[in-house]
Amino acid sequence: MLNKPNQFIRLRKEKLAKIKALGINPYPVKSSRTHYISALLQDREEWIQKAEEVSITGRLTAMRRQGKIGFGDLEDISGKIQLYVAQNLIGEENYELFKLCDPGDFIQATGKTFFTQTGEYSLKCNNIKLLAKNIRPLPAVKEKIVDGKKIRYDEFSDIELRYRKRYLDLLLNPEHRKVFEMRAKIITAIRNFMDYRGYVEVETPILQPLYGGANARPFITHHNTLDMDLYLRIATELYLKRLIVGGFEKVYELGKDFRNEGMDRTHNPEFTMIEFYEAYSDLEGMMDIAEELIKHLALDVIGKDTFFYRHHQVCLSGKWKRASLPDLVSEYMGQDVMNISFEELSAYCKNKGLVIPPGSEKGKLIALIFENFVEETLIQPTFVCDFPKEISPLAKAKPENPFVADRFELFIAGGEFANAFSELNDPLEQRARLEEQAKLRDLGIDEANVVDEDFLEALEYGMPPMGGQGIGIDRLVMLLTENDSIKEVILFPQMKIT
RNA sequence: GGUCCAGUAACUCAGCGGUAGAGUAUCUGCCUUUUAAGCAGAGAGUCGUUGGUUCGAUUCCAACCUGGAUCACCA
Repeated sequence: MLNKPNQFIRLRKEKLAKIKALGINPYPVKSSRTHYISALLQDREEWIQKAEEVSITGRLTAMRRQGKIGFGDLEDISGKIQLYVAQNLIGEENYELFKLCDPGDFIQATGKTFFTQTGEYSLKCNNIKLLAKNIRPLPAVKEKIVDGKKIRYDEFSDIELRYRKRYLDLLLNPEHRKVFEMRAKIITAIRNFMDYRGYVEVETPILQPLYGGANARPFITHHNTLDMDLYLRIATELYLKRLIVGGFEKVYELGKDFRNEGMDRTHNPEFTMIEFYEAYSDLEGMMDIAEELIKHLALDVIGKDTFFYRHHQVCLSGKWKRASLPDLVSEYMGQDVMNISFEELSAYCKNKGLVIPPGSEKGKLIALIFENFVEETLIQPTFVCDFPKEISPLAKAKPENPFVADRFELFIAGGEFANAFSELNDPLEQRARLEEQAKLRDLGIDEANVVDEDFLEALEYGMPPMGGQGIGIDRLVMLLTENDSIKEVILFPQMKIT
């Protein structure tokens, strides 16, 4: 009531002052740990027999004091163990310090392990050292184990708070920390997979004078010294292709892209993507890599092949299906889409309530029908080939059917997981395609590609035939960790300022 | 952007026209093998924000803010 910000912080600051008055530095430089807690938890009988004195460090997560003894739970990255602290063992002065400790403090405990009367394996402390005082109490979460199952009380579960104060979420909800540990393992495994295949990992500019490689609106920023606007990249594609022109044959980049668009369960303004390009490879090669990589991540990193994702049971084992986009759309419509006129198709779309963007031709309409009605039916992994060339400005046309591009997207659980094509390396054709895109921009399609003269010039020097592919990492992690919201797999998702 | 739901103590929630409650957490006291420790006592809230209706609003109404779900848009 008196002192803002709140009573708790005020009280803890008072404790802090008392600790200082005892001549103790609440934030010392030195700490020493002889063992991780997990090490003590193995071969418990042996530890007790050895009676070796150990020092462990970590955060105090609970305290149960009773007079001249007390118990505490100490947790480090590896595990948690109970501390037994008795005044007659650690001495009066040291016990005074213990009384001034709170859950949330970092401490170093020294002693030997033993079993308490109730059979709890614990550290019998002969010394406690404060490593860092907490002055803002952590939310009080308690847990109890019943029949081997952990019941948590007053779980820190407010979704908004979990995202805004992610450190608390990680601290108080171990299963959420686990998601990010899995994410790290997945990303490491992807790098190993690519490196093993002879790909070179590269880093290309995030700040770009022009953006390209995808259909999206960019973020714009400004460089003061150069006095020029720059764009945050929406894709790495055009720079990676320049590297293939430059003589690299296999490159990949795994990093953030930025798209200035709506946010929802599957879109965050900054997200992680891997793109890779391989000279002399083709669509077959790209499908093999996608299938092999994702199966590897599922089986070898996660350890299973079946996932429950977005209300669907998805099995990644077995040879993945392949389908042709026009065939799927024809099947959906009940008539051969290749033999329908633009006018008929247009009427069909309007009848279905689809909004037809200006400048659309037949390919765009077919894609619209696919996106709105067919995608969601592709639950088990499916490579969808033959995307209309019209919506694939950076992909080669298929020789036997120039209406479509030599391109596929991979769909799982109704969502897109990969996008790959035979990269267009005809500089004149590429120029013509980008100029088509420029016309769309003039019609108000903000997401259309811009003409990148430097990229076109690079192509004029010659680029080998190749396969290229992009895989969204966040969505892959969502699938593999069975999370339906992208915010659950991004540590600090974008939130409005409050 | 549309629609629906939510916002009350540090956490999890109840209440709903008469200016607030519980459990946990916190503080004080007792307690040398506890473990969601226990027992006794205490403190703690601009009831998301701003207006309106009313004698009186946390409660009803409106707008706004933040988040979630969903649709639209969008890779």
